[in-house]
Amino acid sequence: MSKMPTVKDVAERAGVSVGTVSRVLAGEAAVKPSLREKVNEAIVALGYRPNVTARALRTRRTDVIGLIVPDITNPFFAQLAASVERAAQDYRHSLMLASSHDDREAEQDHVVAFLDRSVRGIIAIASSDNPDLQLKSPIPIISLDRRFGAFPLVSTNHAQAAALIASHLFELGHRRIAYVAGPPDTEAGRARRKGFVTRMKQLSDEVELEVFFGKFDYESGEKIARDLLSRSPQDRPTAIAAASDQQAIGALRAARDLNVDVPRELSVTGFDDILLANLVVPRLTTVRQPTDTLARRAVELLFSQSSDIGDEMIDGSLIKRVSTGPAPQ
Amino acid sequence: MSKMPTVKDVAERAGVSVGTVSRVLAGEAAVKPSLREKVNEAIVALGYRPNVTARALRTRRTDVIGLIVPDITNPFFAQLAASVERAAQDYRHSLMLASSHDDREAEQDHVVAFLDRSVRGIIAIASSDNPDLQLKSPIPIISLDRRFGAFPLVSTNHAQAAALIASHLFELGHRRIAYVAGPPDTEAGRARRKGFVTRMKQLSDEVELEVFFGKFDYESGEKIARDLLSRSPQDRPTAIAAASDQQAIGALRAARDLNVDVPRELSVTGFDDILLANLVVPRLTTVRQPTDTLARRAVELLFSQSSDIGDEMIDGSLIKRVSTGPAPQ
DNA sequence: CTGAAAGCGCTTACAG
DNA sequence: CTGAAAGCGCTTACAG
Repeated sequence: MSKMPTVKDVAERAGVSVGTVSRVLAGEAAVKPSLREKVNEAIVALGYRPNVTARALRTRRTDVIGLIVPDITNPFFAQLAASVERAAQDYRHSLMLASSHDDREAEQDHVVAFLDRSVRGIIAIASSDNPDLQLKSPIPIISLDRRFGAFPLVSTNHAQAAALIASHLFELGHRRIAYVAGPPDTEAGRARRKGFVTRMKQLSDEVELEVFFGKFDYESGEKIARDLLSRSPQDRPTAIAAASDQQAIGALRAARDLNVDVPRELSVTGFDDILLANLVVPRLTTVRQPTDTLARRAVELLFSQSSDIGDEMIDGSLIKRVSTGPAPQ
Repeated sequence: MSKMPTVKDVAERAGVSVGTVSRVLAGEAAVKPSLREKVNEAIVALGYRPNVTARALRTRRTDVIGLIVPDITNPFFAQLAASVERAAQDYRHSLMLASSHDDREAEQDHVVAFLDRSVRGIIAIASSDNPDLQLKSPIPIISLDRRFGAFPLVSTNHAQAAALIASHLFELGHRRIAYVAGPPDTEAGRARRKGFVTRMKQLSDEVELEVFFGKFDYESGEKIARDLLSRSPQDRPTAIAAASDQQAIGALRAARDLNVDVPRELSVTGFDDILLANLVVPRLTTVRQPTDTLARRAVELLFSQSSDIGDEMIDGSLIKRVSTGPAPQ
């Protein structure tokens, strides 16, 4: 393979200095049009492509964004990652992806690795709260969905969204309800639970509300629902509200296995609106997180020069499907 | 922020030349132990971390691998991506992720972008066949799961795996079978169909086998199954074998909507064994693709110096669950 | 507006 | 085994 052409080759061919080549590359106005044209011709003639590594060494920045997710296999994070990649593209940036596998140490190692590679900014979906995290970073770091360290967070308004579900269930007449919460060591888990419980209490103090804690995954939902549904019919809840679609889908499976009809005998709700929510049987009533908006905002903040970036919350919206119905008598 | 220390700072503090620092960094044996020690002390004292960009500029290689997927939101690709990331980690490499959204042009743009960033190697899951793709690359490119251009492919032995399903269905007594194929413009789609059909013909020429073509997604499976199941019971197949789990899950949903009992009235099989396959109702009989092995092999090949890299196929394995049963009378 | 030159932080022949 | 020096391909003050 013949060597790639450099600014020097372009300069020679165009009969200008490398400085001038660099200036037209940068799109600087201050270049005489005739020279600019010659340079551009030389660029296409040679098939010149800037060496981004050399550029990065000089400018100390690259056109890549680092994204840390707990687990790309989780459909919600996959959706978020897809949205972040699209948003990054809009800024002509590439995406570096790292999975923490819910391991804090791995999370921090990935930050360091990203810093070493001088990424332009880091977006992190944290595995769990870690307010003590002390991390000096020369580049912006934004938390997405779940707060990383003490960095500014872009997320759905979890409390508001969870309250939507509470109202929906209440209106359907449910008065014996189980809430399957997310891990209490995540802000998202706490905010959703609080939003749900608060709204429910507000609506009436007659509601029997039980709260159970699990992880955000299928298994937690299935297990908790299984326990609940093996109670005698008059003792069990008429609705299970879960803190994630995955938990809700687990609950649906448990109901199926135990021959509990959804939604006739039991209503089930999720949170996230992953693709799957609309595919399971019965289709899941849930709350939609605006992943595209969240992702776009996160990368916008990365590029905003502003020094006082605060948290941003975006409202979720109720998606009524068929896993919820009137409370049984 | 105080400036990051460089080799020069380390050299000064250790009382050696930068060349020597670089040599101990490279782990070269040819450094006097006493000096090596001094250098190492200086490194920790200063908290020195090599500038990977400068290193990349000199050596023309980075420690990142580029991965191109059609859509990270597809659970099978997400699993594959997770496996690739893990394998890359084992080689201390980071992962750059790009989605092609089934767009060939985007696919090629991503390759170019990766090349610009001098990644160490590229792993590509192609959106569709493109044997005419002419692409000069100074770095290794490996196709994973679906062939990209004419680059060597690491994949499951699609034909063998599909034959496993054919045998399973035949043994259960099914003689009226519909095969929902993947896109004929993908090697994977063709190989699976061929493997299935060939084995079935081999088993008996009494089997009524209909083949339908779709995409690999939920919608295709649902639509095709819906058409099939709206026929009169004696005209419809007793088994639907799909070329992907997503298609099969779509088929399951159609069966549910049309009140066709699986597996009593209809057997359904998938392909991939995504996490979801074990979560749907009823749990899906499918064939497992060894994603970890596939991914590991692909990155191994990236690092293998060998110049004659050929295709590699890895066998799949039948996972019997409850979406298949004896053919109805 | 443009050129000549320094310098980003490394690695690696080249001498010795 | 080690040091001095060149050079990877850019960008950007500095002069003019």
